[in-house]
Amino acid sequence: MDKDTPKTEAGPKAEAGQLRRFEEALPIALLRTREVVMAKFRPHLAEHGMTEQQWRVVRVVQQRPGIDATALSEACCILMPSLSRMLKNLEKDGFLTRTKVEGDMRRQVIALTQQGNDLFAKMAPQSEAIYAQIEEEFGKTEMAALIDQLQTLRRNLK
Amino acid sequence: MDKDTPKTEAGPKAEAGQLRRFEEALPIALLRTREVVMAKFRPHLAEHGMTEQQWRVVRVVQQRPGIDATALSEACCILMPSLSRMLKNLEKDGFLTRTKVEGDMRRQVIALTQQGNDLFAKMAPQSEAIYAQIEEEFGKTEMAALIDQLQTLRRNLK
DNA sequence: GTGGGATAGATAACATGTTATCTAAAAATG
DNA sequence: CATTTTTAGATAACATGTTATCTATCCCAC
Repeated sequence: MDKDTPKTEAGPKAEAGQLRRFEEALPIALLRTREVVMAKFRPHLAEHGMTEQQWRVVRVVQQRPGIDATALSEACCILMPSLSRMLKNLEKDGFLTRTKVEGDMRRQVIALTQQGNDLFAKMAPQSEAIYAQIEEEFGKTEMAALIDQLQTLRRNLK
Repeated sequence: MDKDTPKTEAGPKAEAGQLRRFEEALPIALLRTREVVMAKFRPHLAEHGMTEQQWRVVRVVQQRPGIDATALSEACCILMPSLSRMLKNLEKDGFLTRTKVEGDMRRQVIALTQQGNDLFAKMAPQSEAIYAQIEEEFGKTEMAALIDQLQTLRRNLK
């Protein structure tokens, strides 16, 4: 082992019999891409004291006020245990309300408060602007095609 | 029946001032797709008591024994604070070793133990099989194209 | 050499991810 | 109806994600 071997790894082609090169695997490609995209949004989110997941919840509730927790979980791609904690905190912080449903005492419906709507109104335009910039950098057509391919993959695997 | 989404033909811009339909946004598309893909691997991972992230680490260290923590972090897409904890546990459980580097006492190099290599040898074939099945279900060509597009997006945004 | 910055990694604190389990209420079944 | 099963949501326990900070070392200009 010579000292000071930089990151120069073995080379683009791995040994036979090994797993495909890690960087070429689909799961890591999805992860890395998401990371690069989200990095564009993070300063904006931090500026408003929102986590990425909290902003997802606010967006969906804004679009679908009265949604119940189960549907929200599915829509946001956040599992119920995480969502339960988040809703408790978002309610405590005054961004949304949870209301028991008459006729099914298990369910609760969720809606934004005035404060929640204000937050959305403040954040949404800038969020859109960032998204538009990403579209421009990557190409609107290519981006639409990519989203379409992702959806197709999901359909084929489900 | 599903809770369904409003089936208005209106499209993403049904209401002025709203964000694009949440389901059409790229970040959520990447998240959902990753979720569907990883679901295929989860039973296999659980069977061997590995988390998804632990398996990522084992794979990369197997491919690049002697890698240091910083490079491993970048290769696995796991931030250092998470990786520090994971390495401590993986070392405690006997899967890998951390060795101080002669000549730079800040760095440490990481390698699999016999137990770590055995684990890799046991898991790798099945992991490959699952990946091959996903490729078959989606189409090998389409999958390669998708990975390529993801990489292009990354390059364009970076 | 020495002080100041840069780098590798660890730790803290809090939020979320994941699996398993729990409770209560609704639905289905007999 | 009573029993069972299913469903909605909450909680527990542990792993990881994220940002900020800390320590120790290295590097470099002076």
